[in-house]
Amino acid sequence: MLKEERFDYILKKLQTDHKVLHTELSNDLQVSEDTVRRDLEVLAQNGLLIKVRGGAIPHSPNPFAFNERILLHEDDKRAIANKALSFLHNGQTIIMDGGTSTYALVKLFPPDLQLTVVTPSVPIAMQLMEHPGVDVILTGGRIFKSSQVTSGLDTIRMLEKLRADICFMGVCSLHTEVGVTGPDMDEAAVKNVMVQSANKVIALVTSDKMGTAEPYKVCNITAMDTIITDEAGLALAAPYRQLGINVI
Amino acid sequence: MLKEERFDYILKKLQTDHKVLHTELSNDLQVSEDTVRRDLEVLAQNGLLIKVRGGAIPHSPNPFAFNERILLHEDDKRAIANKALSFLHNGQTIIMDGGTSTYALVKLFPPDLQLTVVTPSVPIAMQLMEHPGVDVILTGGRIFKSSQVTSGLDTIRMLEKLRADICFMGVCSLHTEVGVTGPDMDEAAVKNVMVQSANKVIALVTSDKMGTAEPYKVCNITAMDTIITDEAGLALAAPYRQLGINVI
DNA sequence: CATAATCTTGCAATTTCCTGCAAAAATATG
DNA sequence: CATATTTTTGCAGGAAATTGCAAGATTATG
Repeated sequence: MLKEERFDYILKKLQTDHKVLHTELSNDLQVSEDTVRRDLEVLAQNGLLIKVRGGAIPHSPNPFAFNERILLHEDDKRAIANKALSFLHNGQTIIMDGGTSTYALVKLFPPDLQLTVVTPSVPIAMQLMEHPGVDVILTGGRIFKSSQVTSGLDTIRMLEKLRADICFMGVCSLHTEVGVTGPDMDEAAVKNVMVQSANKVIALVTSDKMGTAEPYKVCNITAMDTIITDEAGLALAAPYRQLGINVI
Repeated sequence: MLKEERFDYILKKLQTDHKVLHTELSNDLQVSEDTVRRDLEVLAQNGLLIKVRGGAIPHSPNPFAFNERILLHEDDKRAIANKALSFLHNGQTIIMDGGTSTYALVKLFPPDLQLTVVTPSVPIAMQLMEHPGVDVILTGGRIFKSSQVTSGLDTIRMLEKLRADICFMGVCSLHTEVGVTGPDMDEAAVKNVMVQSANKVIALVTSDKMGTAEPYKVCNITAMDTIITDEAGLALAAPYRQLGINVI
């Protein structure tokens, strides 16, 4: 039995049953549960399913869908968001980029905070509508379903007119030489305008994104004033500090 | 039974019953009440429901009116939405105004429908993001928390550039002489532009709104091509028909 | 205020997960 | 063809998560 045959079987079963269990698969495929576990690991890394305790469930096309929001292990992100909170003060105007890290941040906004938040992210806008002290401005444009942000010329034009105190950027990839990069051209263009429209840019980034790069460039790494990450003590942070960037 | 399956079950039950009880869930899912309690705890932390003594209730995205209004006249709105569906065809560009009637309509979109929908409403955009065949364009601007729509100059400018096949308007008040009116100046201005940017205007309106008026004028009643209501047979509809408006 | 229901907390039993390791299989190399 | 290298697989243990239970605190209700 080839590994690929097992993959095939697992994905088919997932489609029909809407779940798979280690125990069942181990029995069906006549391999140990450890092998099943490793198979699911691979499939999960390729975004074909979601690992959960005891087995796996299908990957929903919507990253903010009910099931999945629960599964994003948000510990790191909550830690990052907590550090970011100290930068917020009443009366500021904030650009809040899309992404799960920034989403975690707005969820932690204290109830008495008074801000104006400009964002292209629909879930962030939705979340902040509940907050009595926050004025929400949504940038217009076509919605990217995968990341749930607006994008395009209209988005860019609204951001260009703006002068914000801080931009919180949910960065995709950081690299000391390549700079800030993302997987989509339009989104990268939008992020670029965000950086230019804010007095201070703070990147929220989990440590696994540091030192990586993607096809489309957002800006140079020196455009970042502060990088907030979960592993600021690592050697990983040193090169950024040498460039004069505050890494927390 | 995976934990995630329980989550799924709880959220589904919550959607249909508008409440869940520890005792019921414990029985349905064949786990102890403590486990149910812990499940509800997790779901509550992710903002998917509100824990209350004895069980949980759905999470209302904001303390203001929108989500409470969804439940108001639910049946009437679904009836109206069903009539509206017949106007939709693949390939059209639709302006979808905010409001609970239009929200009910997009919830009924058949899965194979192919449309471009332009809307100022955040909940409608959120809903349509899950629809594979619909391109969603969100108009930018400041968010009105009470009605969850964007408003202001940016919204108007994006709508002005547009030419849509149909505008579905969630009208606040209709009156044969005063015309279409609303309670807010900015929103009225936005609605006015919507009317001008569409070839055909269809008003979705519960019968209790007909013959009433509010402070700010949107447009003349003759700008409506069709009015869809729950009580089209009433004498209420006659004066509109005399003006050449199709009342269904 | 008394009673019953519900909630919180701590704990122990069970299951599942992760890590390192070694044997077996497959592949590459001389 | 023989040998070296890599990949895959199963196993053992300790770590971590899940679950149900019990005791005491809290809240609703007549």
